[in-house]
Amino acid sequence: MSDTEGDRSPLDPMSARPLYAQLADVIAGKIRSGELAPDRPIPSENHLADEYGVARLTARRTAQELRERGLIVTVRGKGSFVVEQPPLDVSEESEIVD
Amino acid sequence: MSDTEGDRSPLDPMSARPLYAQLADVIAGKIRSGELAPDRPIPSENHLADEYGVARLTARRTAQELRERGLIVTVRGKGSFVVEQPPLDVSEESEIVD
Amino acid sequence: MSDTEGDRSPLDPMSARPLYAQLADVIAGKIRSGELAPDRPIPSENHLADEYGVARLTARRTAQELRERGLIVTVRGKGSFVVEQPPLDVSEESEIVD
Amino acid sequence: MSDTEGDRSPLDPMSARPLYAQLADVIAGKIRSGELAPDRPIPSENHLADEYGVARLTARRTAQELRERGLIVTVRGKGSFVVEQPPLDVSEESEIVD
DNA sequence: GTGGTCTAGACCACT
DNA sequence: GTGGTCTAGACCACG
Repeated sequence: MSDTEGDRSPLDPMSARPLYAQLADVIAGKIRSGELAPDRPIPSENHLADEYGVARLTARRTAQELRERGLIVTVRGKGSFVVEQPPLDVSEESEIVD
Repeated sequence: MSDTEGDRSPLDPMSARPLYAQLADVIAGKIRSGELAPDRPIPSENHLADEYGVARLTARRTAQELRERGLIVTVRGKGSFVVEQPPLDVSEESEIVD
Repeated sequence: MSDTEGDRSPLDPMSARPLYAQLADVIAGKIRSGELAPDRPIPSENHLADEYGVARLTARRTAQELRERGLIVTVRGKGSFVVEQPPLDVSEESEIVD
Repeated sequence: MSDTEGDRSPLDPMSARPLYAQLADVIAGKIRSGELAPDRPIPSENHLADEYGVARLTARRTAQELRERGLIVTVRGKGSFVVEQPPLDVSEESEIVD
């Protein structure tokens, strides 16, 4: 293939799937592939918004989606971090924002 | 009814032409006359519905009609915008929301 | 006290408790008191926003809060409805938006 | 002051007067001169930080200073606004966010 | 006419 | 410099 093609966004605004869900899929893929490693932060909400050309609220909604999937935990003022292992049970967590 | 009352709406509910098409004609006229300029937003669906006394769904159908005529493009969460130059042919358009 | 005092909103924008949580408390009180009965709709998001002088997004966040507390269920295009009885278990629900 | 260099910032980091107070003085001057009119918003915290080359927190502290001087009121999610008439006494104010 | 998604940008709390 | 809350207002999907 060429290295000059202009296709650069995995998000399709015309899709029936909401942008936040599409973006959550992208990040989830990077988590499962190991590109985003356990205990390491995912890009900040502002960074995601800039990088993928969405509003900050959409990036925030993406983080909410990933929390609900159990893939990240979010710490106020610090960031959102990849969880160690996809949890089977959430009865141990504490102080996780929602 | 009388023929002297102050009703001055350009829309005729009794016409065989659908209301959405009549309203699309009105907006199209304002676009071609320059009253609605290229790259500028047309009134919102709610605004059109209020201003012309039609249902929201009719205003929505009007926007769809104008998109199909190639006169506007619609951006989710932003509004509908007058295209730069009224196209002569619509057989080439793609990726316009519908 | 007098019967002429002008205090009319139970919400305090200066409080450290978020507006959406304060509003959720107000609605929850009306549910528990029976003012909002089981299987009956709570006021729409737009109505809540108008009545309590908050943005629609804040009213939406209130509904999310009430869903998380298990006090309402939300149906797209219909509204949000008071649940029959505060559930002890949520393993039976289906098609509840979030 | 000197003479020919292009540095034209009204703030002096070497001064014993805190930066936030210096910046508050600058904004207060614009309010009293009418450059910032009553009921109109002052520049956002981000804007002030960029324009005067200070940290976001310094801009925030500036706004707090101006609130304490009774020159602005701050509305969450909207901005900070110049008050109608600069008060001569601040011993009566209440319910101003801080 | 409801709730759902989205844009844009503000201030707030915390690290 | 992060995430959290909030305002304002747009279009979308559904009943």
